[in-house]
Amino acid sequence: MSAASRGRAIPLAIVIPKPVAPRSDQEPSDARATAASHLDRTMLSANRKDSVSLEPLRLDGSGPIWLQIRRALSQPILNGDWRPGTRIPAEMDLKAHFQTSRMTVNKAIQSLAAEGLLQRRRKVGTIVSERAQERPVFEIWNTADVVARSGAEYGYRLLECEFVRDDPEKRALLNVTRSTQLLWLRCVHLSNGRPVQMEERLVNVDAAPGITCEPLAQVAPGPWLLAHVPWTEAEHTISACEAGPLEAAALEVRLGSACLVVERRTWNGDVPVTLARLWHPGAEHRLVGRFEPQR
Amino acid sequence: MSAASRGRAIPLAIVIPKPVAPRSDQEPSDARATAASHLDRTMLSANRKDSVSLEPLRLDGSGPIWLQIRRALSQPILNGDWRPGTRIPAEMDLKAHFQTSRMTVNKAIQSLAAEGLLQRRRKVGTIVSERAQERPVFEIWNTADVVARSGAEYGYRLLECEFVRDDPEKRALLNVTRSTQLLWLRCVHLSNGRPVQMEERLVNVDAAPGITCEPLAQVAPGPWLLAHVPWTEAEHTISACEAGPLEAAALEVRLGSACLVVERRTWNGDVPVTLARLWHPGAEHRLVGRFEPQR
DNA sequence: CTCGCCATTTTGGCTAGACATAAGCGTTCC
DNA sequence: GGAACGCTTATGTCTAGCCAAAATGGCGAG
Repeated sequence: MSAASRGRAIPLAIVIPKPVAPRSDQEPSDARATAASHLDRTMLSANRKDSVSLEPLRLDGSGPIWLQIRRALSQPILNGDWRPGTRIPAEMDLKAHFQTSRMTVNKAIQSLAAEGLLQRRRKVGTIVSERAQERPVFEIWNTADVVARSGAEYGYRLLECEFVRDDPEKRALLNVTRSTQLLWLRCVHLSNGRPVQMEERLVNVDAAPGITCEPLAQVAPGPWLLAHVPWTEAEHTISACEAGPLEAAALEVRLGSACLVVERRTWNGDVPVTLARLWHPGAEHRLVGRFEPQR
Repeated sequence: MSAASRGRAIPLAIVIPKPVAPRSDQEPSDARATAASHLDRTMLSANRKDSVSLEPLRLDGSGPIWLQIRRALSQPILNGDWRPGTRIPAEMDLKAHFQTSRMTVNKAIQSLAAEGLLQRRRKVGTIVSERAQERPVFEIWNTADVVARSGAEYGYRLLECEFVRDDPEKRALLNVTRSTQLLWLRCVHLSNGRPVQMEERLVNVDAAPGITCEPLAQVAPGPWLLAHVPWTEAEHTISACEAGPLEAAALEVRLGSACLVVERRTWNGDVPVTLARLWHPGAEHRLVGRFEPQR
């Protein structure tokens, strides 16, 4: 994961319909189980013996110490080494391990807790929260990851890709005034072969030098951009639209059926980088977010 | 605003179509103006003389000092006394004013900055960010507020309201197993007389004692519940659905047209409080969120 | 007049403590 | 056996300072 791909808390996760073979040991049809806090609460006492070793935790030496600690802790959480319910080392242990002060460790942990990756309770400790992995806290929603997490096989197909220069309408969409070159493309993302997302995208070639249609035949534009282009700001807009002919064909849905459309604009400083319009078959796909009151 | 209505960062704001008479002095049709940072950046130097008085800032004596400071600061921001671009007092001034340490002030300001209400820059200071007011950071989205902020006149109409007891389907929706009494209702929210949201709601009467249909004829269920019932957890689900006969009639849209549906579940501890399904005319209404990478 | 440098201001980060609070857990005393 | 008590532990909050980094604004040299 590149540094540029880390983003601040988005308490919204896209949920994709269950794959053919769901994960085994799970209570079925308990609607309340979709909410985190109760499970976590019981887990706090149940699993408190699950501790982890401090050994592999290393600072990477770049940036403030508290952000380094934050990364060191978030890594095993996000890649699944620390299962939900796992108790992480106590502040005092981390302080000793990293040779820093407790306040610095505290800041790192608090920030992760604020984003919902961790849950803290006095005397008990800090545990990895349920669905910590489901939260795309650090990444800009990456469809491949979302599909993979749902247990399905990810697929990708580039439908159209071309450079455009003299298209005032598209330039206006990205709000680039000078006649900069733009890349325009359409692609679909598949889950077990079924289309789950159609992506229309406009890329400012000036901001993303080196982009061409060739690599995009293999790798989706999202990951490519994340790996090659830094960003400082993003904006998401969610709306409901009816599927036109193009969308209906790509998503294999009925013409005019309701679609959930996420529009994502990204900037690097003041220069627009890309505009992506992501179409999802309406009722099946949902965006879910959880939160608590500020005490 | 009751204490129970404060929620943690939801970087998503619902945007309602512009009212008939938009606010006066505003550049029209500048697409880039929909993104915050550029404007704020120029504003940082332009308006830095705009300082505010420390005088009215008071601690309310309840809870940790940093949360008291947080409230003291967020109040004038959210109610509009401090316009976007306003420079708030420096940490050292606040420290002196509140007779506390700089770290405590810092924690309060940092938490507000993390949620996007404030923007900080070294040497320059801390300013109220553009669209700080548009962000429903503290409140559960309250339609009346959203409409009012857009400059339109808010209206409300209760369509249906009744107590239900023996309806397994509705009980399953709220996931209440025992035969607790439920209140079921439908209502519409209007902006300048035009429907902007149809609300279907199920309330657990055990969790919201005293609720009846009478007050709800005047005051919308959202505000009523916020004022009378505490909550500890909420979940939002967003999807796109086609308008059925009921929705089409209430929203005055064509049958089958795409609607943006926000489903909100609320719990108080482990007991489900309410389930609201909020229908918006699809393409006009959007949910917008902005964020930055974690450095 | 312009350029570059430096002082000042404000936030960013960090430290090493302190006491408070919640909660688990064991002990003691009925 | 069970209730009450208190010890221990981990986090929550707070303090009073330190130096660093960024950016502004002014000053002085060319």
